[in-house]
Amino acid sequence: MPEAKANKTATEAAVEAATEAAGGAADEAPDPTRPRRRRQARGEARIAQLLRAAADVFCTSGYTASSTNAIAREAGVSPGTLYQFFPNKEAIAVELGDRLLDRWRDTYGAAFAQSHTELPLDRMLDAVLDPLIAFNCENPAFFVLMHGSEIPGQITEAHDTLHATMLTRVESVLADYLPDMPAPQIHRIAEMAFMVFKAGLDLVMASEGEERTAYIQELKTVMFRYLHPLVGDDASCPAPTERIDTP
Amino acid sequence: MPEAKANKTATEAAVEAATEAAGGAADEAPDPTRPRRRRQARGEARIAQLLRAAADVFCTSGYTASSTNAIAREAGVSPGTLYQFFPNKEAIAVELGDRLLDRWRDTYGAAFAQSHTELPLDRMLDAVLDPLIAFNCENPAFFVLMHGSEIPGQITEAHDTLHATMLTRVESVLADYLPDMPAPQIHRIAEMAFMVFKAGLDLVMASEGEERTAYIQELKTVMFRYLHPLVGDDASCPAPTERIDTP
DNA sequence: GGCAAACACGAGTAGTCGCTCGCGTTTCTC
DNA sequence: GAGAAACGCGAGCGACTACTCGTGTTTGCC
Repeated sequence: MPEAKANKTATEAAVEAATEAAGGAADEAPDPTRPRRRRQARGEARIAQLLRAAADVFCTSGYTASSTNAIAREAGVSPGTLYQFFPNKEAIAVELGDRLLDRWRDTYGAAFAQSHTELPLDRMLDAVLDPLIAFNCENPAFFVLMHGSEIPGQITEAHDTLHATMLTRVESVLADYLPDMPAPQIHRIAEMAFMVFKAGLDLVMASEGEERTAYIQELKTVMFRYLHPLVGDDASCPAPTERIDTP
Repeated sequence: MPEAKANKTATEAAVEAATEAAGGAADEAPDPTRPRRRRQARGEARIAQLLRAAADVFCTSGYTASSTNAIAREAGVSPGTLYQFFPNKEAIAVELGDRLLDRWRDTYGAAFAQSHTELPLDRMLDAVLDPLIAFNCENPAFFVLMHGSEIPGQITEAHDTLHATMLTRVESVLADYLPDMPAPQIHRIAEMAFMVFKAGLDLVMASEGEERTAYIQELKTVMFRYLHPLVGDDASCPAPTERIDTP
């Protein structure tokens, strides 16, 4: 027990059970003293079902306002069944967050990998932003869990780590373009670009169809105009005026 | 009773009591059948005290996670005393929101009034944004109540109205500059500028001292670069490159 | 087939929250 | 000074929450 948390009885059990629920890589170091049986396929299906239900409920009500009973009801099972697979409410959010986070890391990893090749800024924004926007539109629960202010500590931690990782990535790209700029200012620019993206994403996710497309374009325009003066006046980058009129 | 809400018993009483708590303009149409006595100075002081406490607690915990008992404790009174002045928890947030909203309207009214004179864009941004930023820094509860996702219906309503009003204002300014641009696109630009401001404000409010100053500058830079291509290439507006290096 | 463990249920438990109520104190009005 | 109303208290109520437990069913393994 690395940390000494006094009174929370659930937390310890939560971690191992949630890890087990993940079912993935950490498979088994089968303790011979207790040769436990394997989770059945039915159980995995229930977990997926509960996680889908939780994503729905979290999206419509937020984390704190979502009751475990409501999640169970949405999944069509009893509260007892829910607690067969998750030790507590937080573990549900953590497991859901972890799974989404894994897929998110793949998404943005691929997006940023492309940007290494020296594309003009507008093409680079397309290459980077489009997959990230698509992911968030397909997984609205990700946005809720990552940017909600009412989220349990464990997810907040994971989000902070992720945020720092992505920020570092953006900072190093910026530092490539701007070797003379002091680090704190690069940090601020990266942070601001990030916040602007999130703000625009909010607008994108709140709209649909053609309007959504228009907001995506508008978000790219903001990012383009913000970053264009920073990445130099290469001929590879069109002048900002090209983006003024009808997109 | 203009609306017919069926089962919420508290709502009706809430409105009149909260209005009375406001104590302000709607003073009295003294029903002769029930010549009620006036609120004492002590009571007004308690209300202010409770509202200050509520602002504190809402800021640190958010609305839903703040218990009325916690607010009463923070104010140093008993729960019963709290309910002497507010019919329910929502009414506390509504009253607090209303008072902040009044002051906010003054603030942004004054800010936008100045902008009517045709300043260069960077000066106009200073004139408009500085007071708005200052207000939010001095009243963090305003940000929490207006942009929180877990807020009761009555405040959300008020916020939506405010949002629409400010948006219209921004749209009309933009329409002055861009008479040829279709209305839906002007709407999107205004909405995006608004969201960018909110995002930057988040960053500003999370920092302090010199860092805050730097983020304020960075926020203005984003807004400037976003809007500059839109307001024409007047000599009154400096080229965007002027803002690249050390601010 | 039989046994043990995973799965499933849902009424029930402890705790918290918004809010009330009875009663005592202070202040205003006459 | 007397009556009324505003003010103040805090134990406690009902509703709701996260979570449990005893019991019964399904499944995998020998």
